[in-house]
Amino acid sequence: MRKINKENLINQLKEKGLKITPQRVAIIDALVENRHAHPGATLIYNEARKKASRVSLSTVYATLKEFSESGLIKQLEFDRMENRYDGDLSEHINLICKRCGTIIDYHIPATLEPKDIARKAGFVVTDTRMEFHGYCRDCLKRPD
Amino acid sequence: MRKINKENLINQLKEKGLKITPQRVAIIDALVENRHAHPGATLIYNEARKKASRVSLSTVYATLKEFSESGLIKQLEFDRMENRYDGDLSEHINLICKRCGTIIDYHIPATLEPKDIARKAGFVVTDTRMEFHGYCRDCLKRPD
DNA sequence: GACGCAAACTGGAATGGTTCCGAAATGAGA
DNA sequence: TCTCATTTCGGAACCATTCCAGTTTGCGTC
Repeated sequence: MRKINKENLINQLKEKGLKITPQRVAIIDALVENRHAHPGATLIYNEARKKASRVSLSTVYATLKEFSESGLIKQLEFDRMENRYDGDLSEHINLICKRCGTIIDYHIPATLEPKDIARKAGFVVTDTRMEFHGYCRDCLKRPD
Repeated sequence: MRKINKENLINQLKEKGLKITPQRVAIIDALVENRHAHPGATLIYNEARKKASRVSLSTVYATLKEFSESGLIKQLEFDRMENRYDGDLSEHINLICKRCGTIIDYHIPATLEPKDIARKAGFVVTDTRMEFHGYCRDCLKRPD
């Protein structure tokens, strides 16, 4: 079970010693409710405001950054679009429509060629992106 | 052979009916010479200026956009870093250092687990990104 | 329940990469 | 050489995101 849900996220905050604030809860609600839409900061901001409590955009950004750095959610980065957030931490491919920006999660049956799967999903692939982020050998040696 | 080289790129421009201008040639030179560094727009701008001819930053952006939309090079998009450009169009993983921004190309021996390779390269993976970009079923139906 | 403090929040200003725009220059086919 | 669509220019505009200084607040402790 790696999809976000509310209690789970809140427990993780506690474990990490992060405070449970109404703003964070509102943001979590927005994330959980829009999990299939891979929401961006603006959508989350608007949703969180509806949930009553006062939230500022700065807080939304700070919180999403905090959450993704803590590994609670995953940040998807783009060029001309806002960043989007993904609560599904399992290994999967994001099929991203260049025209409408829709993001479809596609889980990989280990044996199949990802490109074939995409083709079967009726999605025309024009560009693939495989990136592993982390720390290179040199930076690991270097203090701080 | 899928790594960029100068004549090849120039031929592709001709084939696509794009004009060969001194600015474009200077940009191509910069791309070819820095192919291992996965240069960003600013680096390319500075290199291209050294190559004598007048070039503006707008032109660099327009040209890189043109090239990546035409599939001559690949645009790597980031959140807080400039976009970077990759002349290697073959399927490979980009190992991206979170601290210094270095990007290492890692070609995938089909049978191995990408994560293991990364580990063997002395690169600590904290985040994986697999994305296929293209057009979703709905957008394919829709005119324009 | 009250206290104290580090953590979190605010909103407005600043940042910085990228795009846009109207005008001027130019490559390349006729 | 002529012509015109394409390309370039530079400066302004854009916009997602970050920063900052001051204020508020969650929560462990008494």
